[in-house]
This record gives sequence, structure tokens and C-alpha cells, in this order.
Amino acid sequence: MLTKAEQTTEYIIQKAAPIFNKHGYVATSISDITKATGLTKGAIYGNFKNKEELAIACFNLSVKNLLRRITDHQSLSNSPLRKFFLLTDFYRKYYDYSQELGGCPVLNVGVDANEQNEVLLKHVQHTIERIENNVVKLIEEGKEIGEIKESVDSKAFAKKLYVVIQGAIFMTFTMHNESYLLETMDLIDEIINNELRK
Amino acid sequence: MLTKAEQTTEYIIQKAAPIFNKHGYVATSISDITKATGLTKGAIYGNFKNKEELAIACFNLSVKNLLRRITDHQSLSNSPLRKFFLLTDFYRKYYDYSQELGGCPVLNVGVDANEQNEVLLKHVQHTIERIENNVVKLIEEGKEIGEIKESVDSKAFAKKLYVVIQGAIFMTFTMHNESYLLETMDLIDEIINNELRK
DNA sequence: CATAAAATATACCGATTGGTATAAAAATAA
DNA sequence: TTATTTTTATACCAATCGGTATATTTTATG
Repeated sequence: MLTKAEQTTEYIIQKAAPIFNKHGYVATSISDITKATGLTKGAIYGNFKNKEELAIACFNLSVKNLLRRITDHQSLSNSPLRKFFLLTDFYRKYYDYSQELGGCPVLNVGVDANEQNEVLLKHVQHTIERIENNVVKLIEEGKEIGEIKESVDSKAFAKKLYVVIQGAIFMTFTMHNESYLLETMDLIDEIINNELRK
Repeated sequence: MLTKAEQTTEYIIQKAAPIFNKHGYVATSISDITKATGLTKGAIYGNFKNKEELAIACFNLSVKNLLRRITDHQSLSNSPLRKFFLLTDFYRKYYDYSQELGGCPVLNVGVDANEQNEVLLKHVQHTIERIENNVVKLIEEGKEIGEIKESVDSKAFAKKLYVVIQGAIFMTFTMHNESYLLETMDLIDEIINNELRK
């Protein structure tokens, strides 16, 4: 059972995460968070050492939620190849879904923290590495069961995949135009068919 | 001849641009600018109405410099197709070059201004549209002189091209790893050969 | 060189920043 | 229910924020 304090900690993170994600680290003030939570500074600083620790907890929650949603959606199939198509499927709905996160946390915090907050940036880098490793694992799994070409360079493919996905996210969010994301996912589907499928 | 005041205005923009680009709008203070320029608040506010007007002037300068560098490099050839290869060539050196800009202004300001500063975001959107239109024009030119396939959807290609380029920039800058940019430019060269070349 | 005009420096404004010490309140354990 | 501990609210801190009024200096003009 969660103590009252632990509940409050979670509650603050949950309320603060979209604010940090939307406005960035420096542009988010503690008073923004007290307004959003209805709590006071005392409560915030009773649960977090400082602003940075709170921002990190917020980023971690956003990423956790995002990755859970992705794997949940991918669990609709056991086939590694189909899981790739389910991934592009997920990102077709990402412009809508990410509204509740306050935008894409990887993109926003990645750019915001760069040259500004080393600790926060390290968390973004670690997240990207995790995501890329998941792609690598999925490709290796597909090779084992004979679904994916043995010749595929899984690490290079993972890097290419996330370059294109993050590029589409940036363009769609900056232009406020979903077509970049939708057209890019169609392109990725083609790439999957041409380069991965045996 | 430039008056002393006009020189000062240009000087302030030139010194402030990389700071805004690196740290973002909110995280850049007027005192950061006075430190960098050696001038005082009076001088800054004598030349600019407010912080926003200065930030816009800074973004415009960064973009102007970036676009001039690109077209300069592309002017090494008159062939539209070769100009595409010269573009990927340029971006292979972009991680180094953009240091003097304080990072990629399109990426940084695009993410920073989103949901924060509408006027600044409009400038980013307008810049992206300009860049895409340049690509469209180049493709149409290539079609006219028989270098590029008539079947190419120039607008769709331009969008795809900048999705991939901006994705590579984001990944390289966030991971502090040039390989994303280099490998992506090799990929784009392949795409140019397969999809554009007649 | 003198004078008018423009540009810059100085000193200040109220508001807000992240953070803390402490008092009040609420939750937990006996 | 009482006593203790934990958690939250209040009040405050120095520092900094964007911006301005005004004095001083520099520039341009005659």
C-alpha cells in the first residue's frame, strides 16, 4: 500500500510532467506546479530535493507511459515483423496521443536540455539507446524465426528508423501538420517491406 | 554607409543569436546579452523594442547565414541533380558548422517556440516553407532539363527530404554523435539516385 | 569648433525566480 | 485517544527577471 506521501509524490509528477514537457525546464516555474497541483511550495520541496530532481522524475514518467503504450500496442501480435507495422501504426496516432504528454518528451527534452542541463540530457540519451536496443532485439528475433532477412544490419536499421521517426515528429509538431507523420509512416512501411521482410 | 547605431544593432544581433539559439528564448536573459556584447541595457533597449523583437532578429540572422551557406555551396554546380548531392554534402559538415550558430536554428527554435511563442514559431514555419519551396523549384528545374524523372511528386519529395534531414540533425545533436548525420546523408544520396535521377 | 540630436550608461521599478526555516496540520503508531 | 512523526502551509530570503526614466556621452550636422 502506498503511503499518503508516496501518493502525493506521484500526484505531483503526474501533474507537472506535461508542463515541463510543453514549456521546457527553465520556462517551467515552481509556481506553475503549485498552481497545477493545488499544493504549496512546502509540499513540493517536501517531496523533491529541487527543481531538477522533479524534472527528471517527470521525464521518466512521460517516457514510461510512452514506452508502455507502444509495447501494449505491439503486443497485439507475436510476430516481430508485424510488431514493426504496429509501431508505425502507433505513430500514426502519435500527434493526438502525445497531447496528453504535452508533446513528444524525447524531442522536447532532447532539444531543451541540450547545452543546458547535462543530467536531463543523459536521461534522454539513455532513453534513445533503450529504444534502439528494442529495435535491434526485435530484428534479431525476426531473423531467428525466419521472418527477417539475415543480411539486415540491425543496429544501422534501428538508427535509421529513429532518425526518420523523430524527423517526422519534429516536422508535424513544428508545422502543426499531421501529414508529415502520416506520410512518413507510409514510407517506413515500405522500408520494412523492402529491407526487412524475407 | 551604415550609421553607428545601425552597426550597433547588427553587432548585438550577431552576438546574441548563438546565445538565443543555444539556450532558448526564456533561458536567455538580457543580462546574458549585455555580458556577451559588453553593452548595457540602455543600448539593447535603444536598438530593440523588447526581448521578443531581438530574438526574432537573431533567428532571422541565423537562418539567413545558414541558407546563404547552403546556396553558396550548391552554386558549385549548375545541375539541379548535383545541387542535391551538394546539399547532402553540406549537411555532412553541418555538425561542425552549426557550432558557430549555436546549434541548428530550425530545430532549436522550432521546438523551443512551440507552445511558447507564437510569433517566433511562425518565423520557423515560414522558414521551413521557404526551404521546401526551394527543393520543389530545384526538382521542377531538373525535370525541365531532363535530369529528373517527370513522375516525381516534388512537394512530397521535399517534405520527405526535410523530415529525414531534420531527424538526422536531432539525433546527431541530442546524442552528440555525428554518425547519424553522416549515415543519413548516405541514405539520402541513395534516395536521390533511385527516385530523382532519370 | 559649436550645437543639436541620437545613442548609451546608470539607477531604479515591481514582479518573479528557486529555495529555506519554521509553524501548523495531518497521518501514523501505540 | 494520545503521542510522535511526517507532511504540508506560511512567510520569508537574496537574486534575478524584463523593462523604463533619466542622466551622460557620443555622434552627426552646421
